[in-house]
Amino acid sequence: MTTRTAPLYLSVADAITRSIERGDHPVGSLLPPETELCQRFGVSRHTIRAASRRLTDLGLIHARAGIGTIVRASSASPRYTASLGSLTDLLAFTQATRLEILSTDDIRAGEALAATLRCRRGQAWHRLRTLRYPVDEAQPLSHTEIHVRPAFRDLERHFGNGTVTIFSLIEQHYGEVVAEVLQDIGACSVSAPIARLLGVKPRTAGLSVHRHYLDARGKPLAISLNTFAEGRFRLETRWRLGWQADPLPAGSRRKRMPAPQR
Amino acid sequence: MTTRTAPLYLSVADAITRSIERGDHPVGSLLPPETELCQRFGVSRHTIRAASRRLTDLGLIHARAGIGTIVRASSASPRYTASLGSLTDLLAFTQATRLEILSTDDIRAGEALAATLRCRRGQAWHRLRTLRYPVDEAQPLSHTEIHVRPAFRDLERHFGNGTVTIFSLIEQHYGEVVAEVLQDIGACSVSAPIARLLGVKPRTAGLSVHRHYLDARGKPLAISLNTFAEGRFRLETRWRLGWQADPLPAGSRRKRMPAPQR
DNA sequence: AAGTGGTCTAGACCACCGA
DNA sequence: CGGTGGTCTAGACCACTTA
Repeated sequence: MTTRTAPLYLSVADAITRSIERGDHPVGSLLPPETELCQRFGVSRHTIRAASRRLTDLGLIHARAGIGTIVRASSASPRYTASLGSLTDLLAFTQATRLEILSTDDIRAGEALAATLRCRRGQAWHRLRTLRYPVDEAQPLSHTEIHVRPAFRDLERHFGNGTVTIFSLIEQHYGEVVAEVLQDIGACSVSAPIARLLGVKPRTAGLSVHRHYLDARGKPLAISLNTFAEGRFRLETRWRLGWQADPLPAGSRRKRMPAPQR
Repeated sequence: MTTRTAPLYLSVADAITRSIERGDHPVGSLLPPETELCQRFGVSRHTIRAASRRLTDLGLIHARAGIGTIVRASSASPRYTASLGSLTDLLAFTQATRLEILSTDDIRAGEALAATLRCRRGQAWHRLRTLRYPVDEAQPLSHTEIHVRPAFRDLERHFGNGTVTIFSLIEQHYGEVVAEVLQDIGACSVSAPIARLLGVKPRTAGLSVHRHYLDARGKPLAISLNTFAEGRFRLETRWRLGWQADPLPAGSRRKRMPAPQR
């Protein structure tokens, strides 16, 4: 246990945390100015700022120059988070794959498709029907129907025969960045036409994975509807306990992100 | 456009980042001591430490008192992370559910089960066969086979008739904390006995979700094997782009370079 | 014992915000 | 304008690791 005396700034952070939890500083209100906290705790401003940084990391407060320090939450609660090195990891392919385009067309979303894609009825999409194969295998891994913005229509010209993903092509050739991915997983029966393409019997069990690739404003860049045959694919996610803050909702100005420049 | 000059510590952080990316400091090697960096950049130690904190947040370095600052990665790459407020969110139940215990027994893992549970053959487990129902519905949501450590055998005594989860009972009554959850998803055909319990026809499509609940040392507390009938369940995950560091694996000591470069 | 990062003080100037 | 948090300096002591 805590035999060692904790650093001063942690004690201060703890005291402020308890003060917030007790309700002394309701959510939305301002914490006392740092100079006042210095006097109250009898420590230097540096120590107060170290404590403040900790509370910021915990998601309890949000300091803003010229305004003050706003209380964001009344208690620090543990969170489980999962992390991916890249979007390719989301696909969870243990080996390299290649994408084969079966056909492309321009469509407008009918009622059913609009519900699946979560868009308006009549929304225009450029659709690519594809099969994904493990490299060096004749048996496809999945049937994937990709819907992209009409503006990305000439995307397929950039498909090599290599191991590519849609989102990487969009990021490379259109300067868009995938800021968010919404993934939706369910079970499905593989329909007859898709079963034929996948080389399985109709009505066998399949994994249905929908992925919405969104830009920074939350607008969809591409939406893929994947169907995996039973046994050819498992999706693994590792959730770790931590105390990282919930990200601020988009639109609220965050600290300057100094241009990841790459 | 950037008329504004960036803060000093960010410039320093950028310079060190480029230096690492250039290969001046290979992964595993030590960065120069902070005092030396002060001289090199002509700034105070506080500024160096602010830069160092940024690189730590980006996952590039790992500073350890008495040792030095170890380079963890050669480039800051964006990461996609998903976050949960609680483990219950992992279950993604939009409504409250109740758990019905069908039977319990003590078993030892055979070959097949050991592979599924990722444990040794012959490993002892206490098994609970259960059905999960949405509150106020007669149709079960899923068939769930829960394997817990034999030490948790009298767990079922604590089951109320309420809306409980296994891990919350373990956390409450045995003082263990779920530090990590490994979730594995695939498609499956629903076997005849389970189909009967779920009220669907045998061999229809189902969603197979395995969850390993691990303690802080990575030892399994409980492992649940869930089978959801088609259409009764979808699992949604939202991944956001960020620059947070990959968490260090639990208990890992960073290895030293044979020839530490300095 | 020497050197590392971790903590802390006292003081200063700045950009930003609201009145 | 006055007050806020953001940044920066110069100096100090500590706990820790390695030898």
